[in-house]
Amino acid sequence: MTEVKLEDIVSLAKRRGFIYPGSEIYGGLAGTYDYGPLGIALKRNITNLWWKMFVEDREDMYGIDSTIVMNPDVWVASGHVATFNDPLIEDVKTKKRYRLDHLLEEQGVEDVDAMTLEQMAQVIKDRRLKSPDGNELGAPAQFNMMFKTHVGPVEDDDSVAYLRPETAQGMFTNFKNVVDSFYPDLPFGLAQIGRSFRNEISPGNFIFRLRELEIMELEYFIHPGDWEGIFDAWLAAQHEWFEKLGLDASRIKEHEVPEADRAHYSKRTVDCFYDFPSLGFSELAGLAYRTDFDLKSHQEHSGKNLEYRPKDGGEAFVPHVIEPTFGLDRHVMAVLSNAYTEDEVNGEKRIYLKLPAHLAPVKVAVLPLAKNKPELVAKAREVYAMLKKELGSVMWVDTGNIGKNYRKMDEIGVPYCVTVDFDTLEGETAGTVTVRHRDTTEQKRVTIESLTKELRGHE
RNA sequence: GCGGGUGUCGUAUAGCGGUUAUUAUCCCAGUUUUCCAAACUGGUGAUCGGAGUUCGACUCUCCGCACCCGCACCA
Repeated sequence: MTEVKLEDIVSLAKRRGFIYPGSEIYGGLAGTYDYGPLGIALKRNITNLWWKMFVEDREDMYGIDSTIVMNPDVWVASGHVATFNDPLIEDVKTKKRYRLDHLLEEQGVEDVDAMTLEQMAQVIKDRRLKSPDGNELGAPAQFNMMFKTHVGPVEDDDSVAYLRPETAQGMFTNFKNVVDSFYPDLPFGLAQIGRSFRNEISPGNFIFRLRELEIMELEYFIHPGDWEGIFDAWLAAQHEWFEKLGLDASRIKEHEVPEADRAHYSKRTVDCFYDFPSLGFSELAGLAYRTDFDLKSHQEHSGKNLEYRPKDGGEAFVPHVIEPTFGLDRHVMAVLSNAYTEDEVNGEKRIYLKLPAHLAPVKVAVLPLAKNKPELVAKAREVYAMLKKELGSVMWVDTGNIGKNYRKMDEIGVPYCVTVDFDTLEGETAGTVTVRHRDTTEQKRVTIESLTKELRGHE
C-alpha cells in the first residue's frame, strides 16, 4: 500500500464535508479551518466521549465552562503576559531568526527579562553584538502570541484584554468557587472543553497548528505527597482514552520531557505523540505536574486565600495540580488519519474511513436497491424513518447505483448500509433487509424488527 | 516574520496576449440496472483578489491573500 499523505486526508475532508479552509470565498485566513456537517459530528462524538469518560463516569470531576475574555491580571499571574511576548531578531545575511532575550543572556547581559525592546536594541548597538554566525543583526521585533482586544468602547491601554491562549486559567480562577460550592475531598479535578487563541508565527499542517483551536483539559488537584502515583494513573488513563478512540497503539508514543525543556515549575511532563501522515510523530496530548505554581501565583496576585483545608482538621495548604491536556482539533486529525484506509475490492481501489462505529458521524445509511422501483423506494423510506427515529444519525441514499452508493458511504466512514431489495417485499424472506458491513463489505440478512438491535449490538 | 516554490470547475488537470477556457472524475436530473464506483443522454460548476501595461490579460508587471518546503517560533 502506498504511503498515506496528509494532502489525501485534507482533500477527502474538504470533498466530503468534514473540514473546509476558513473564510474560503474571501481567499482564506491563515491558521483557520471550519468544520463542515460531518466534521462537527465527528468532533462532537469525540468531545462527548471525553466528557463521559473524564467527567460523568467519575466521582471526583467537576465540569466548568469559563469565559474566553478574562481579567488581564489573570494572564499576568499565569506568566503569559511575560512569556508569550517573544522579542525576535534577524541575522541580516542568513535571515535566520533568534530569540533576542536568549541571545543577550548568552552574551552575559544581565536582567534581560526586565528590559524593554528599545533597551535591548540599545545594548546590541552599544556592544556591537553580532549574530551567532558573525553577521550584522537587524532591528528587533516583538511577537505577541496572545490575541488582543478591548473591553468596552474605548480602545486605550487601560481597556486591553486578551483572548485566552489556554483554558487552564479559567479552572484555576474557579478553584475557590467549586470548593465553596461542593467542598470535594482531595484529590478532585476540574474539566473544561473550549476555544483558545494563539497568534502563531507560523500556523499550518492542516488543523495541526491553528490560530483558533479547541482544548479538552483537566486540572487535577492533589496533596503534593501523592503526585507520583497519581501521575502514573493519569498516564494510564490517557492510554485508555486513546484506546477508546481506536487509535493504533503503534502510532502512539510517549515522550518524557527532559528537565531542561520543562517549565521551571514542572517536576514531570510527558507528551503523547501520534504518528500523523506526512508529519510523523507530533504532539497530541500532554501530561504535566505543575506543582502549586498556578494556584500560588493566583493567590499572590489576587490576594485571595486559595488554600484547601482538609476535612480531618489538618493544616490548610495550596494543593498541587496535575494537568492532562488534549488538543481537540489534533484529535480529529488523528482519528481521521487513523481511519483513512485504502484497499481493493474487485480489483478497484477503494478509499474508506475505518472509523469506530461510536465515532462515525453517520451510523447507518439506508438504500433502495434501485431507485426507479417505487415499491422498493417506498419500503426503504419506511425503514429509514424507523431507524432515523431510533438511531438519529441515519442517512438516506438513492442516487447512482448500488455499488457507487456503498463506496460513497465507505468514504465518509458509515459502518453499516441497510439495503431494501426485492426479497424484502415478498416470498419467504419478506420483511428482511441486508446489512452490509463497511470494512468487510459482507452482507447479512436480518428482519426489519431486529434491525435496531442488530445495529446497536455492534456499537 | 524571512527565503524559495505554487495558485485554472468540488478533485485532478490542458492550454493560450484575442478560445464558447480542455479533459477526466465528482456532483445533479433522466433512461437503464435484482448488490459493490457498468452504460447512455442532458446539466451545474473554474482562471485566488486588486491595480497596472495593452485595442484586448487566465496568460505580462506590481501589490495583496492563501497553501507547500526551509528558517525561526511552539510558554
